[in-house]
Order: sequence, then C-alpha cells, then structure tokens
Amino acid sequence: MPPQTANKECSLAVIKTACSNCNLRELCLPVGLSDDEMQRLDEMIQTRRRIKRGEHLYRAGQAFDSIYAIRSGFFKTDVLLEDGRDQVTGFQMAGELLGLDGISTEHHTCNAIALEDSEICSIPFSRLEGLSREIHNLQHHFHKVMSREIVRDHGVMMLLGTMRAEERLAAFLLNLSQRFTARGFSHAEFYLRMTREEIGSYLGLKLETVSRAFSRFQEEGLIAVQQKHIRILNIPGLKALMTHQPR
Amino acid sequence: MPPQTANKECSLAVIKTACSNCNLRELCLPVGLSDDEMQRLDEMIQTRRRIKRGEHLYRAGQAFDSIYAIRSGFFKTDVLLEDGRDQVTGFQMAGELLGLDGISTEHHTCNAIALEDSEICSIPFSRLEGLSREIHNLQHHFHKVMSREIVRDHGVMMLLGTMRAEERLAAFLLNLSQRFTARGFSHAEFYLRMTREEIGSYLGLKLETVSRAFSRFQEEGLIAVQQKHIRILNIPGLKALMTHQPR
DNA sequence: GTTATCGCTTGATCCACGTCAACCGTGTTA
DNA sequence: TAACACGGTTGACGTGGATCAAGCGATAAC
Repeated sequence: MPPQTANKECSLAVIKTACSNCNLRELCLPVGLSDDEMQRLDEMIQTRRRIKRGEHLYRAGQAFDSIYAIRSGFFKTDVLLEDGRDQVTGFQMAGELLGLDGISTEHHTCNAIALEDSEICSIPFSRLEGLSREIHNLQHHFHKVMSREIVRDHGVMMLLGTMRAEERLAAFLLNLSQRFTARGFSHAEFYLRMTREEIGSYLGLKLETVSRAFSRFQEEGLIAVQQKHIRILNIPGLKALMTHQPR
Repeated sequence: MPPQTANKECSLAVIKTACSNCNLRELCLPVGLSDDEMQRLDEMIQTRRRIKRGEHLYRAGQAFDSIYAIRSGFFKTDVLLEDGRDQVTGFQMAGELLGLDGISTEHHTCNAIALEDSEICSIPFSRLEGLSREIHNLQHHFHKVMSREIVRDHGVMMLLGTMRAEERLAAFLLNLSQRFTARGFSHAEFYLRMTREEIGSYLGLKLETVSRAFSRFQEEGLIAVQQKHIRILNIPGLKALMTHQPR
C-alpha cells in the first residue's frame, strides 16, 4: 500500500478503477459522457478505497477536498449538535455521491459512516471543477446531481414537517424499494442495512415508534418483516397510506 | 414594456441592472470576481423584474431555464403533495438565489411566492454555465452556493427531526436575525414578512403553537412581539433555549 | 456451551402539540 | 361609519408518539 494514501481511520486498498467499465456509470457521474470524455474522467479518479462497516469515510469538521462516489456498499450521513443530539440526514447506496455538503465551507459538515463494507471512488474536487469546465455534459450533470440533492432534502423536509409516523415509514420503504430497483435488485425484498434507531433518527421518530409501525404494517399484510429482512407485499397499499390523513 | 418579456402572472418592469454597482454583490453571485469578470456577469443578467406581493415568481411544474437573484424583497418557497398538504421549504431575502431546485429535472419543483413587493434578476442558467466555464471564481462560488443550500436543508431537517416547538422558533428567529444583520439591518428588530401559519408550516408546527411560543418568549422577556414586529431582547437566552432539553 | 451485548418488540403511561372554538385587533371595502 | 375578512391570541380538551420498562432472539466473546 503506497504510504501517501495511508489513513489511520479506514482500512483501505488502492485499486485502479475505471468509470468506463463500471456498471454504475448510468447512475453516477459519467452519465451522458462519450467514450473519450469518460476516459478523461477515468484519469481523474485514481483511487478506489475500501471502507469497512462502522468506519468513517469522513467526519464533520474535516477539511474537504474530494467528493466520493459509492462503488459498492451502503452509507449513512449524520449531523450532530453541540448538545449531543444527532440526526441521520441520509442513506446512500451504490452510484450515489457523498461529500457535496463540504464544498460550501471547504469543510465537511456531517459524518459519513459505512453501514456495510463498502468501496468508494475519490474524486478530487478541484479536478472535477477543472474537467467540468472542459466537458459541458459533465458540468451540467454535476449541477443536476447537486440540484437533485436539494430536491431530495425538500422531500425529507416535507416528510418531517407534515407526515405522521406510518406515512413516514411507508415513504421510506417505497423510496428504498425504488432505489434498489434502479440498481437491478428486487424491488420487493431487501435487507435493511440500518438499525431501527437509525431509521427513526432519519424519520424524526423514536426507535419504538418505528418498530410498532413495522409491526402494524405486517398485521395489515403490507409487508413481511423479520429483523432486517423486508418483503414488500402491497406497494399500492403503502402508497395509499401516504396520500391520506391530514395532520 | 417590451412584449417579449411580458408575462401574465407578474407585473414587471424590465430595467437594465448591473451587478457591478449592486450593493448586494458581496452576498450574491459576484462574490470574488474582478471588475472585468463582473462586467461579463452584468452582460448576462439583462433583466430586473418586479414581482408584487402575493405573486408567483415561478410555479412547481413550470419549465426551468433561469435562476433568480433577489435584488430586493422577500420570498417563500413551498412544495405541495397530491393530497393537498403543503409545506414552506424556505424564506429567501435579498442577495439569495431562487430556483436551484429546477436544475435537476429542468422543471421547477416548488413554488416561489413574493411575500412583499420584490425585484429579482433573471439569470439564464445555460449562460451561467457557459460563463462559469470561463470564470473559475464564478464556477466555484456557484458550487459553494448550491452546497450551502444543501447544508441549510440539513439544518432544517435537524430542526424538524430533533427539536421541540420552542427550540424551533428560537432557531428560526436567530437565523432571521443573523441574515438581517448580514444585510446591514438591525439584528434585534425587524418585521416578519410571513404569517404565523407560514412560520408554522416551515417549522412543522401549527399556527397556534407558533403563537403560543411567541407569547411564551415574550413572558420570559426574550423578545417583544406585536403582530409582525419583533424585537429580540435576549439573544443568549434564545440560544440557551436551543442547546438544551433532549427529546 | 455459557454469558454478555445489542437490536428489536411490546406494553403501560405521560405529555407536547394538535384540534376545536371563541374572541379580538387591524385593515379593507362599501 | 359600519361591516367584513383576515390574522393572531388564548383556552379547553384530545391524541399520537415519546418515555419508561420488561423481556426476547440473534450474534459475538470466551
């Protein structure tokens, strides 16, 4: 392992990666690039790094210089207040980008933690800016990705501000299902990588409330839960839950 | 009024504007540009438009082609669900940008409504991308602005997910105060442009709860409220409210 | 195999905030 | 000047989800 890439925090292995033969290229940064352009992106992304379950990819306060694309695995991001309260701000899976929050102040503003053994591609941000000055498609796609993050956050705000517990959980499950589908996995059956407490933190609920809602969904035949294994039995039923009941 | 800029929805007047002599240039897009670069930005931003109180700057679903800088005035953005529920996602004041959410899908995803008579500068997005390919500072600053929006949204998620009613309102008031200060207004005395209901929607509370919290703050000598006129009497007291009480 | 730990479930109770409703002050219209 | 609409305040009451607590299954440590 070359010493200049060593890092006390993460077990890592530096591997030559290539966007051009990554099966996530339709979900990640290379969307819409020509072979030639993709090759130039390849040259920029030099390292693939392994992050073991439980380890931090970065921590709030650390200097920002790269964004990260998830090659495989599953992450959460969380922020914490001085008084110790914290909240999960998102769960990220393969093909999604991490670290966009750090651009603003040149320091990361949240923690990114692997929820399973994962691999990420580091993308030095200044080089991404450089390349996106030359490749219009890259520039535009990157802007779309940032904008999509803003739209996603608005969705979460909506969820936290106006939905009741069961609606939040239904929205959460449907969102996961849809993202797994986009990655070629079953839309109806998956393993949760996060605990009830982490789900609760993300949804603004206590873990007991999450657990009760899961049980309730099961009673009603909407899902089958066994620990972290989820089977969705009635998608329209879950959707109906979301589009009712004022608060 | 030139017909090509006419618009049924907004009363408008097209005026030649110039970032170079705008007193918001330290808050807005031109941050860190040289005189020369600023001039090029000037050329791109051709129109200043007036939006009267209550009018939409844009609506959810409309095609996106420009972002907007607020020259003067005050806006809210809100999203609404199919079932009629809606939520205010933000309040924007002079020097802030509107419309970033539209980049992602090429359509606006929320409504932007003036809460007082306002003036905005339209910035055609494709031209902004073009210019930011040439002016590194502009590119980088724009990325920072988008990232800042993401960080802001995380703050709101934190607020909605972990804080109780009075903490939320305290955080809201302190945030407004800080933003007014940055614009050279009093940090301790201001008029709210929005109703209790809009504040409540933003904070995930009912208007009655907002009203009660205001009254409570007044009883405790933290603020003086009279309708929309607010005087902050005890900033440390408000801050203390925020950094206590688990939930 | 035993023990400890962790995540999860479930029940009983409590309380912050929502709901419903009355009333009031201010600004607008006639 | 009256009448009205609108936003805000305040009280009484109800409830969804938090809190507290007990117990259990799965995994890890020894």
